[in-house]
Amino acid sequence: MENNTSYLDPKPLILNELTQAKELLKQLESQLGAVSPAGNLLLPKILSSFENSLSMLNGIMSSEAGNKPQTTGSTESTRVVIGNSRRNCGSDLIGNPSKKRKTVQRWTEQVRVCEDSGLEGPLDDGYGWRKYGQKEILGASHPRGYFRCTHRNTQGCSAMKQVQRSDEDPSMFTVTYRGRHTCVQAVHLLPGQSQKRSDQHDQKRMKTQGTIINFQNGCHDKTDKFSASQVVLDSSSFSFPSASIPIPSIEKENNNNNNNNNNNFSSTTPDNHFMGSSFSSPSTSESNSFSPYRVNSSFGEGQSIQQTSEVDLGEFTSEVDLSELTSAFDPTDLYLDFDFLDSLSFDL
DNA sequence: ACAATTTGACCCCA
DNA sequence: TGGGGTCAAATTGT
Repeated sequence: MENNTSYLDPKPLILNELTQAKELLKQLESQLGAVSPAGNLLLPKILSSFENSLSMLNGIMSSEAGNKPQTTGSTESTRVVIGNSRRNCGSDLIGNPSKKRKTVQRWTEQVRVCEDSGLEGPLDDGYGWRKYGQKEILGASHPRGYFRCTHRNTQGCSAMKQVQRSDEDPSMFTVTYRGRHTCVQAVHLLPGQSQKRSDQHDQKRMKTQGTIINFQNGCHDKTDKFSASQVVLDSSSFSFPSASIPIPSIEKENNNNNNNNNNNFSSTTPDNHFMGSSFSSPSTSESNSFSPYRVNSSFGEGQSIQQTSEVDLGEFTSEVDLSELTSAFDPTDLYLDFDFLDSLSFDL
């Protein structure tokens, strides 16, 4: 928190630049969009990305002004980060009869899903998840779902995730990942490779409109986080079942960095999962009040993802705007996005 | 029949 | 002590 604004705060400048870029895009849209189908398709997405990034930046700035913790400008995200503040001092839960919580890497994503798009849940991360619990959370109008890797028993994979629908924006889901995948399915996920894990996956495809990733640093001290570098990405694609958005490529890159306590994240920082070029939803499904887990077919408009992760001291947040989705997508978009991300990384 | 989900109870910890 | 996380039996789905 305090480590990001010790000198000149670049946020106002960033805000200004984003606003300017947004306006220019609007102009471009009006001129190019009229004659180019591609323009009609891409420009709204790009615009949406700018809007999202502006919104996030505003949220960050306002929250800083208010001296309250926040991660992405979303009201939901403030709860997200709570994460490892509590306990996590115990032994490994996996393989240990003790019910003490384990100290695991943890990061959160916020996923926006357009209700009328037919989607019921956040992005699929290509992993198989099995729901093991659901609980009403105090102060939240929607229950939180608890998932663990399908291969927990067979391969001892300790990856878990929690999914909760946002109170204020029902189309937004907060997904918190805990632990990394050690199962074969994770190993087989190649960088940038679309996860064709299952037949169901093929039907769960979507096109993202834009991606905004917020790389934030944090300290164990809850009051000492949110120095961050924010990256704005262009589009990427998803297909998802349950809420999870790992990025296989990143995951592999960081597999050997379990104890990575870097405070400055790059695009490859989030240790374990992070957005892949596409997501497919596994078997998880949510019941009644909150049905984010079972996702079918393609995405509709207005989907976005915000991600916040904590890796020991670090915290990572990103947002992916999935609005204006169309039936097809080009996986290469994602790579462009991340290259873009690398080049745009800056501290907030 | 097997796998996945639901859901109430239990446990841990701030 | 109570909220959050997990367990596990019952239920539901394939």
